[in-house]
Order: sequence, then structure tokens, then C-alpha cells
Amino acid sequence: MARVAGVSLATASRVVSKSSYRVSDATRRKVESAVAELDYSPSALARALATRRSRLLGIVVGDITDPYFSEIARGVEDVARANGYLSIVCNTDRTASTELRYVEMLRDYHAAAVIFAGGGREDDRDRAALEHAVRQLEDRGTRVIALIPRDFPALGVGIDNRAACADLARHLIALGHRRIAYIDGPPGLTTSRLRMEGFRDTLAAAGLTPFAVFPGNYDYESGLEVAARIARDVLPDAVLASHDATAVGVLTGLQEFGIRVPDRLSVAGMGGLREAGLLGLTTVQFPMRRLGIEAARLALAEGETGPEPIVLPHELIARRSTAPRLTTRQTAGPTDVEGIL
Amino acid sequence: MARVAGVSLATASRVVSKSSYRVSDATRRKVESAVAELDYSPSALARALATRRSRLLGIVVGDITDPYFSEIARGVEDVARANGYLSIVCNTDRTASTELRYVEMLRDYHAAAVIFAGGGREDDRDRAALEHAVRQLEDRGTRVIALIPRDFPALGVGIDNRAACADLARHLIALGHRRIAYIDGPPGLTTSRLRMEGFRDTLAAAGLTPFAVFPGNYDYESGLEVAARIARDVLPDAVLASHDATAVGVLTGLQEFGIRVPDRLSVAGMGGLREAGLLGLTTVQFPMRRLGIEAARLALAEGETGPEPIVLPHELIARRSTAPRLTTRQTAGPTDVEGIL
DNA sequence: CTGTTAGCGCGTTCAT
DNA sequence: ATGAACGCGCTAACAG
Repeated sequence: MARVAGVSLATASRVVSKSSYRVSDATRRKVESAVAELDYSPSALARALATRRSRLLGIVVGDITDPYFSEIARGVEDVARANGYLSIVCNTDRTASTELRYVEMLRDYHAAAVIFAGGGREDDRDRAALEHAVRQLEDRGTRVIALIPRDFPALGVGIDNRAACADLARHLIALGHRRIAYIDGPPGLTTSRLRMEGFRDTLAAAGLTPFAVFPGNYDYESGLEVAARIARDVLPDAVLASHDATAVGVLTGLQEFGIRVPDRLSVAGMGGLREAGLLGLTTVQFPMRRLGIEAARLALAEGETGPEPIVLPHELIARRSTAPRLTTRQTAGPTDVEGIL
Repeated sequence: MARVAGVSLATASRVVSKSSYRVSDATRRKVESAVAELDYSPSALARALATRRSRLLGIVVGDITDPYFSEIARGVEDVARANGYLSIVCNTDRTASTELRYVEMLRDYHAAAVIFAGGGREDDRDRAALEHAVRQLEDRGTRVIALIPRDFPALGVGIDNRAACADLARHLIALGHRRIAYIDGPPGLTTSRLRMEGFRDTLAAAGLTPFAVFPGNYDYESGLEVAARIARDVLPDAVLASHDATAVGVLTGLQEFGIRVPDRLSVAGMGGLREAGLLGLTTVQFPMRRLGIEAARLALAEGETGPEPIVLPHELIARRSTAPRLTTRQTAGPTDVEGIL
């Protein structure tokens, strides 16, 4: 193509790659017309090879199907696109080995940066291997960003899981509830631990002890099970689930037993899922998309940023699944119409 | 690295790239130990440049945040990973220009294949440009797969939008409903047209005419609006929404007006969203993940496949949002407990 | 301002 | 079975 333009490869490269080089308008025009004529487009691959810098951005998530992750990915992708980067999404299914494999592939493609969404596990046996792979990444010049908390050193951005759960607990206590049950997250996950700590500490500060702590898995089924158990046994004043999906499960399960929320007990979740809004579930909303955006900004930023992680604010959204304890409310009114649910 | 192995670059390449070449076990071992020692890994970029074939798979979606798309992406990614490919997801926001831009980037990276999820627009002014870009892709040897219907020629896989909507209409008619309203999808979308046709044709075949056809946008808000309109006016026997999100909007809106579903009227949606199950919404479930899987298989398949598109089956899931017309049902029973909704 | 040259890190002929 | 050389398409250094 440089040939049909009648110039040398170098000049052609200079105009095509928009390098801040001085090129006369005349030759520039010649090249441009040649480009148009040949329908030419430069090979990003070759460029990356020569530059040692690709414009590929890796984002490793647990499962893109999970609304949290897809929202994060969307945020990342938005700024990636704005900067001419392509986003590679990697589903790890929370499995260390596939996560590792992906990291290696991203390294082989000289990804400009990789963003680890999804928290780390605290019981990870492959941590050493991962840490090694991450180091390799950095050695090759790719930036690594982590949505904290993560089990390897990396600058990052995140949310305050502990504080969020604490806020929720305080909300429940403020409503007069004392016998508060908690549904834990998957064992070994850092976020599980943090949220649990937020719950326990807040209760302790109020001189309370948990009514019960049920195991959970950040999913719908966990909620159903808990609902069945408390329905057959003693009802707490409130149940705080460490995940919206679980809280929705509680709501559904309770309803099958004819136990009305919030009349008989309050229910709250965490995350800010669409379903939460739909069912009137009290929750804390996490700014997932912003999280992705900030992470991508960090990833693409030229200047080195300080090691202190950015912490984005969450928001407590009180809805009709939580209400003051021991209140006699009317069962009429627009917010309490019987639906098909 | 070939140096420390004590062999030539060629032999090293032969073992690293697993080429079906004859290499003696002795030298192979030498190379392998050198690889391990140096923590060496081949550059996928250089390989792609030399081979003229990358292991990058592009998947262009409307919005990864949309459960349909994320499910498709997941399916694609699953088979991509199994074959050692990386998946690049591109959010077009249903905008032709950004879709075009992405296609160009994917071409520059010599993507092995690109899968177009998300249907085409019928009013697309940039169709020519897109078609051109797609042709360029194919010229460079990248396969292009489309989740039909699409506005440019490509082999593909899809679902039968028309039949799905027809099934729903038949279901409603079989329940005895005659005055059936429809909520359309976004104008200009091929899927909108197809679904609408399925609805109209089925009604016509039964000697019925639509009670009303409301404009919609495949979203929640459209449903709310329709609910408000029919609540203040005459209630149809049933409303069929072209999208689950819209149907959920109808449900929510109706309930705010104290209109009980399915007592007063039936409601159905399309898609198979999680929320549909949660709220007991009758719908057709589309096998989105399978769609992605099949698309990826096509994309990665070596042999040429026939031009006839694969059509995956959908499934009508009748739930409690639809019921026979003019039936007096008791308002008790476990499926009809008043919830917080 | 523009042309020449030398890699980037691989795969792939050809010889040997 | 192995080694030498060339090319993939582009950028970067150095001349002119």
C-alpha cells in the first residue's frame, strides 16, 4: 500500500499510526487516498507485536451471567471502548484453575491490563500459582487491577462490604428488631467474611447477639431453605441475608408458608439486584458499573497511581420488606395489594 | 530460550507449537526443561501474526447487562474456552456506528470469528457500511456467524420468534380469551416484526382481531404505561407482551391499580427471564445459552456448514399469570397468598 | 521532512 | 531428525 501511495513504508506508517511525527500535508494526503483506495487497515496484531503493547483489556469475572459481574463488565467495556481497547471477558466459575489458565492466555496475548472482578477466596490452594502468573503479567508490562478484596497484591478499587452490612444491621436495629438472623455467604470467600463481620460487630456494639447464623451460598436456594427452617421453628424479628438472591429466596419461601413480610418479620438483602426493587426488598445498592469504570480507568491510566485502593460508596435502600417491629399495620393500601405472587 | 535448550529456534518452535512434526524425545525433553526453567511462554501475538490466525473470538451484543445477551455470551465463552479461544465482548447499545467500529477493530485483530448476537434493525441506514465491513472480515478469513434474523448474509443459528409468539397466542385463546391486547417491541427491530406477525396471524386464524396493539420497547416502563392505560379504560381478557420485562411492568402496574392477575385478566411475556419465574409469569423460554454454544461451535467449526440456519426450540411455560377466562377461583391457597408485592 | 534498516517473536519452507 | 533463512505487518532508530 505504501507502494501505490508512492511513499516509503515509514511515512505510511507515520500517518496511519497517527504518530506525532511531522509529515507534510501533501504526502499525508497521498497516503490517505491510497488507504481509501485499497480499503486498507493496519494489522493491530503486527502493531502490538512491534510496540509490545496491545490494546486488549482482560476482565476476569466469576460468571458474566451474574448481574453484578455483567454490570462491572459493562462499566469496564465502556471506558475501554472510549479508549480504543477491546475487552476480553473471562468466566472463571470461581475456579482457581480456569482463572489461572485465563491469566496465562491474557499474558500470551500481551494484554495491556487485566482487571480481576470478583473477590478472592481465602482458602485458595492455588494462590501461589496465581500470584506467580500475576507477577508474570506485570513483568510483561500489563497492568493488573483488582476489585478488592483480593488475595494477591494489586492496586484496586472496591466497596466496603463490612460497612454495607453494618449499615443494614443498624437499620434493622433502629426499627426495633432484636432477634436478628443472618444468612452467610459461601465459605472461604473474602466478601463472606467481611459482611459477616459487619453484621456481628454491629450487633455486638448494640449489645445484641445473633438470633441465628445460617449457612448460605449467595443464591436463591439458600434463602428458600432458611425460610423453611424458620417457618417451622421460631420466627426471628428480622433476617439479614448477605445477598439479594438469598433474600428473595427467603421472601418466596416465607410466602409459601403464609408468613407475611414485613408484618411478621423483616427481610433485607445485599447487592441491589433488579429483583430487589421488584419485590420491594430492602438492600444496599453497590455501584457496580462505577466500579468497572473506575477499574478500567486505573487500568488504562498512564501515570502510576498510589497503592491505596479507591473505595466507592454504597447506598442503603429501605423498601417495604423492612418495617418497625410490633406495629399493627393495616393490610390495605396500594403498597399492600394482594398480587399473584 | 532456544539457546539455553541448546537447540535451534526451529526445533524449539516445533515442540512449543505442538506441530505434528517429528522430534526426538531427547531434544523434546531438553526444550521442555528449558521452557520450565525460563518460565517461558510463546507470544500468542507473534504466533497469530505468523499464522494469520488468532484465537480471538468476537461476540457483539446489544448490552451485556441484558440477561439474554449475557446468557448467550456465556454459552459462546464456554466453548471458546474449551477450544483455547479468548472471547471479546462488544456492547453496541444497538447503535449501528459503534457496531461498525467494533467490527473494524475485530478485523484489525484478525479475530478468528465474530458472532453477532442480537437481531438486526430493518431501518438501518448504515447497513451498507456494516455489510462492507462484514465482507472485509470474511476476506481476512474470519468467520462470521449471526444469530438470525440479521440484516446481512451469514450462516447462523436462531430461534423462531414468530412461532414462539404464536404459541403464546394459542395458549391464551385456548384458555378462552378473546379480547387479547398486544404490546409491541421497539420499532424497526426484526424480532419485533416477527413476534407481532406470530400474534396477528394466530389471532386471525382463530377468527379474532387484536383487542389493541400498544407500542413498547422491550422494557419494564412500557409495561407500566400499558397497565395504566388499560386500568383506566376497558380491561382486555389478556395482554401478551413481546418481552418479559414489559410483562413484568404490566404486572406491577396492574397491581398498583388493585387489578388482580389472573382473576381479572391474564398476562404473558416472552423470553424466560428469572423475574418471570419469580412472579409466576407465563412465558416462552428461549434457550439462550444453547444459542451461544451452537453459534460458537459454528464459529470454530473447520468444515464449511450448509447455509441453512439452525433453529433451536423454545418452550412455553404456563404459570399462574394466565388462567381460564370467566372462572371463579378462590383467593385462598398457597399460590395465592398475599405477599408484600 | 522522508527513506533505510533492523527487529518484534513466531511458523515454515528448504537444505542438511 | 535438525538447522538456516525468510516472511508475517508494523514501529523505531538512524540516516539523508
